[in-house]
Amino acid sequence: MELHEPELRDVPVTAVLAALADDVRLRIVRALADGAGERACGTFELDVSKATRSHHLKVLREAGLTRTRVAGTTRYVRLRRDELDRLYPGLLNAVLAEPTGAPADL
Amino acid sequence: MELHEPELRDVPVTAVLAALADDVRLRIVRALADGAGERACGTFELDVSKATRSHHLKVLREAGLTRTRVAGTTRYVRLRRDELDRLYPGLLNAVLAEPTGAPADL
DNA sequence: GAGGATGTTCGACGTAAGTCGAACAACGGT
DNA sequence: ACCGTTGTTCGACTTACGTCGAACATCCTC
Repeated sequence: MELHEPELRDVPVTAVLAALADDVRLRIVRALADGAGERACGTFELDVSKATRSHHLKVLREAGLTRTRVAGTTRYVRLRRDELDRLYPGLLNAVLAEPTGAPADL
Repeated sequence: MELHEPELRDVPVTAVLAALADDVRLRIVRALADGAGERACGTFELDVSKATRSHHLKVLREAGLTRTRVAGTTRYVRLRRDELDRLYPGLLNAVLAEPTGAPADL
C-alpha cells in the first residue's frame, strides 16, 4: 500500500486550492484543524457514502494537505498544518475562519 | 448592463477558492496584483480565446474577487484587494506567492 | 478460520466546468 | 453611415468531478 503523499512544494497552488474548494473536504479540514491531533477516517460527520469519503480523503492527501498513518485496518489522518503555514502563510487560517454559510461578523 | 458584483461576505469560501483554483484565472489575478491599478480586459497575456477570457473574468467577478468599470467599449478590471485582505487575511498573499510551477525556495 | 469492521477500488452515472467559433451589441473614429 | 475594436452571449463539445453501490482487501477478535 503506497500512500501517495507528495511534497507540498511539488503540488501546484491550483491543486491545493481546488482541494479546498469543496464543501465536504472543507468540513474535513476544519474538523482536523479543530481537533488537536489526528483522527480516524471514519469519524467525520459527513453526509456521504464511505466511497465518497474515501475519495475526498484521497484528494486531500494527494494535494499535500493531509498525512495518513495506517494502523491495522483503520487510518489516521492529520493536517499538515506546519508545512502549509510555512509555504502558504495565512491560507489555512483564512479558509478555516468562515463557518460555511454564515457570514463573518465585521 | 448589470455587472453582477456580489458582496464578498455573501460568497461562500468554496466559491472564492474555486475561482482561484484555475491556472488562467490565477494568471489574471497575479497580473492584477502586480500592476498597481486597474487593467483593460484585453491586456492579459492568456492563451485562450476571447470568449474564454470573458468567461474567466466573469467567474472572478461573480466570486467577488474583482470589480469592473465600464468605459465606452472597454472594461477595466481591478482586484478587490482590500476587501479580500480584510475578510480572508493572508489568502491573496499566499496564493500570489508561488510563480506557477516553480517551487518556492525554502 | 469465520465473521465483522474499516477502508479502498472499480465501474457507472449525472452534472458542472473549460474551451471554442460564431453571432451579437456598443462604442469610436474617419 | 460604415467599419474596426472591444467584449459578451450562445450553443456545442469534451473533459473533469462528485456521487454511489458493489466488490474487494486487511486486519482483529472469538
